[in-house]
Amino acid sequence: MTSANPSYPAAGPLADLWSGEFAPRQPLALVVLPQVGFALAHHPPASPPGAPVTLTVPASEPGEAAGLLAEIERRCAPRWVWWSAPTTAAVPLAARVRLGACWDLAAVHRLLHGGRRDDPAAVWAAAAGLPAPPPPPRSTGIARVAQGQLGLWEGTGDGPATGPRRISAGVAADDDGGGADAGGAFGNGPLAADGQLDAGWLHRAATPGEALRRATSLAMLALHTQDRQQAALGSLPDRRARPGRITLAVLTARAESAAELLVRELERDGLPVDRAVAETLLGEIVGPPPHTGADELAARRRDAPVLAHLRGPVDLRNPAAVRAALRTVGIDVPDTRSGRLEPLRDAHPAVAALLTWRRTERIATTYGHRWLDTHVGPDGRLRGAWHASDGAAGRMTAQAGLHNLPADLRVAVVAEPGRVFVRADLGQIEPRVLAVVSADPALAEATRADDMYAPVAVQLGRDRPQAKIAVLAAMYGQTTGSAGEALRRMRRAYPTALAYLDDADAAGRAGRDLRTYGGRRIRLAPAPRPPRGLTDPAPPDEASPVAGGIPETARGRFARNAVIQGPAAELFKAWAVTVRAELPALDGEIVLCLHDELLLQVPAAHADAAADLLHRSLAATATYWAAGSGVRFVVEVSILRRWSDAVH
DNA sequence: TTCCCAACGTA
DNA sequence: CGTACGTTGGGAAT
Repeated sequence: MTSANPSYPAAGPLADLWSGEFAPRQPLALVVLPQVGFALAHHPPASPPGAPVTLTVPASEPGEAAGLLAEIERRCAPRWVWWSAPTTAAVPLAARVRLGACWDLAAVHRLLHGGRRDDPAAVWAAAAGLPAPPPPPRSTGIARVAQGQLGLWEGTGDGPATGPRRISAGVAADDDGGGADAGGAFGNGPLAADGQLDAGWLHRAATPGEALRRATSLAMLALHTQDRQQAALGSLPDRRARPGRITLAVLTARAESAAELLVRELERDGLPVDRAVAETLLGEIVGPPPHTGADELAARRRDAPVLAHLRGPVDLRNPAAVRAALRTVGIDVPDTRSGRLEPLRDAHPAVAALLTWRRTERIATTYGHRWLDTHVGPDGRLRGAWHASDGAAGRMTAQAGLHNLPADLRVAVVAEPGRVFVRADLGQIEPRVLAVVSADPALAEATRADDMYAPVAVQLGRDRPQAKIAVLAAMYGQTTGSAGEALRRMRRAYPTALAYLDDADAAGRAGRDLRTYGGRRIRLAPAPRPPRGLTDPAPPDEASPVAGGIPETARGRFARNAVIQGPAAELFKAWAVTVRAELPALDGEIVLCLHDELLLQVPAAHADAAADLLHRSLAATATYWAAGSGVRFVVEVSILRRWSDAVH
């Protein structure tokens, strides 16, 4: 706790907050102005509708702000509502203050509406039923953050950064008074005449005090936006719905919001890597780290064994040149991929030499000494940027090689002294997810087995490998006809599951948008062009990833995959954030998320408790996520000193 | 400088 | 069987 003033909570503005009115997990909107303070808005159950209560809390030191937020977290346990985690949660994250439950308006907006854009103006417009506003101008660095996001205020107190600017019909009043508008009682300060959110309004405040007052308007607007998002999610179809049961889409929104916090923690804390082990390993594979230009040239001598088998100088890094060179020695291939060349390994010594060279070169260029220096900090943590929901299906993504680290390098991922890894891997998550989302009773029955391909094989009258291929062919759309008969039997044995997949396929071909089981919108229709501002050079490409020249069959496979991969990602994240919530009690942390695998680091003494937590969390998550489906999920948990000890 | 491709790593 | 994503070097387009 870094709060400088222990007497503060007893009096002052926050005293109202813990006077007994605040129910746990009640929404509490937060807008943070670093170096200034923060603004809060909440809606006491007793107060009349549309009359939120706001507070401003001055705190010039980030540590003081973080301490106060920690105190609110401890005493009120709210559901924090913010426009976006990267900006708003930066202060508590830097102070290692853990906030539990949140509602990330940007993340929920992407869930509800798809697409990539999630700046406050776009989020508000969608929640208010307004047309999408013109995209913020493209810029870079700090300017980009300040333009697109609320919660950063960089004013110095000696005047507005840009002069006060009237927008539209001059309704961007600086006070909180004003007439009715699309939003209701929160005042029209940040809203223009057309109801759109003016994202620059906060930053144009003349003084820190004025900025803090404006922040309360944005906190009220956040609260209102949350309300609308929750209503929209609550009205989505939910097969599990029962009176009094929260709909899955709302639960997904909560999990996706928490996942945004989780990835900020992953970025902050990184993955433990033993640098000495990594350097030794790299030395064996690619040689010593290059310190000089001469060393770089020496590295190119790795080419020699391959070139010895070919005529003349060949640029091995240029696939076209490699293909041409191979043709001169009698190897004629349409491309030079390893899968293509592997069968020809013995046809000419150049092929084997090339394949060996490729493997080494991959390590040297992508995961070599430079990668180590760039991404592993002095504290032995590998750090990269994360997205909590990315791409078509809303999977987590990570940079710096965190998601595509070659298996050979995993020996260098070593738990720190006194601590161990606890690794958990969801088994056969995709076919199990298919059983849930399609509500196929026969497939659900198969999930009762630890290895569900075994009962499927019995059902199909085929062996296990054939059964597995049939399931995968159904889920992802086969193009080569090797699974024909097995697939026909699959269709007869599991008609409900196959119909679900066929529907998705048809939607993909027709360009109809889909929703995942958890409510995420998958854009398949060509996006309408956003209104173009007069000065905007070109709007960023917001077209759906599968629009345009991609053939129908590919769009069908894409959609087929998205309705499985998407819900699998939603289940995974719901599980992960449940684990996260309980880990502080064990002094543990999540250090890696890998689509169906969680890697924890915990004190050795708590390893068994962490393993138990992973099992219990999955059971708890599946209970609501797969309610009524009869589908069983399985997780394999192991306790390890190094990641490579994992059984695969 | 920006964008696309080929190739290959992970799930 | 297929899908997803990140990273690299090379080359073409700008």
